[in-house]
Amino acid sequence: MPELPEVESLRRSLLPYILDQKITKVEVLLPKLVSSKGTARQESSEKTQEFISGLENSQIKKLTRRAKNMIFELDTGGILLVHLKMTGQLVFKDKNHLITGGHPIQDSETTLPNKHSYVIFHLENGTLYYNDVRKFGYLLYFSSKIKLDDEEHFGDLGMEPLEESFNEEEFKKRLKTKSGNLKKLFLDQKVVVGLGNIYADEVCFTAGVLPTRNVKSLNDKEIKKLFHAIKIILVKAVDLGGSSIANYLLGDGSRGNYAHHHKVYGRGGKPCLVCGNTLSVTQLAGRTTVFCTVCQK
DNA sequence: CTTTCTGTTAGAAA
DNA sequence: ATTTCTAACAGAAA
Repeated sequence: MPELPEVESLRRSLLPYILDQKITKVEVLLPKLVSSKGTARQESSEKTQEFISGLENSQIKKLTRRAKNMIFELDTGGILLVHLKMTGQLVFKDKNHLITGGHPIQDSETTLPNKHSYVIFHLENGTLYYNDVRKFGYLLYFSSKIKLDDEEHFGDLGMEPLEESFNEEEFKKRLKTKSGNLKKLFLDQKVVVGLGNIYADEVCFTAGVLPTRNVKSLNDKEIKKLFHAIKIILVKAVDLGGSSIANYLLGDGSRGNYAHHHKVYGRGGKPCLVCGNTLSVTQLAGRTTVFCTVCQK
């Protein structure tokens, strides 16, 4: 499910519960998820063994994020990389608490593991479940950070919008090297990371720029508005714990609330909340895209 | 019942 | 080189 705000919210919510915990045992119930990323994955017993033995008996020292990837850094120098893709979920359960994140499923608060729990990490004080209804996600083990860099896993990724280094000049510079429509630019992660279908549309609306616009046609004022919209929207979404649905919970038991702030996502055909004009729907870069032809130019 | 849609992205096809 | 399409899969909605 997650775009940057959801992954970041999940990271923050898990942090206090898993930091400094030792992984005592790892169960892999769907081996292809730990073998590689991409389509047509084959399960590999070698990879599975490497994954399990690499992680067992190590301690989680850091939990960080790059784009929509979650990165567990271990005391051994090893790295666990998790990408939730569409429906991945990391849920931590201990005797007293249950923290869920990612794409929620009906009974995740009461029953764990459930039929979609495919990788299970037993920690000293609880259990971390990786659930994934559509099985698109992946969990990869690297024996070192060097190894992770070598494989160029994050090769083409663009700027991190929540970092200090995300500045207007650099954003403009990178954007100017691109062509094609704005929606595509936001979805492909090469200039700026973290936007998905929801936030791409929300950013375009807030900036007052049509997602159909060719990047080449944007003037400096529009680029500035887009830059600020990205920052404002992502910061606010993280503040509110992300946009998920149903029983998405944060570490303190509160719920992600940004979905109530969506102006265009999921509202095609309904009146624009600002001007009342009927919101348009089209396909762009293969994804449903919603916008207001009055508020966006 | 069938068909369509869905928060992602790698890799193939064009 | 660059852009678009499809596959990976399951389930909810229409």
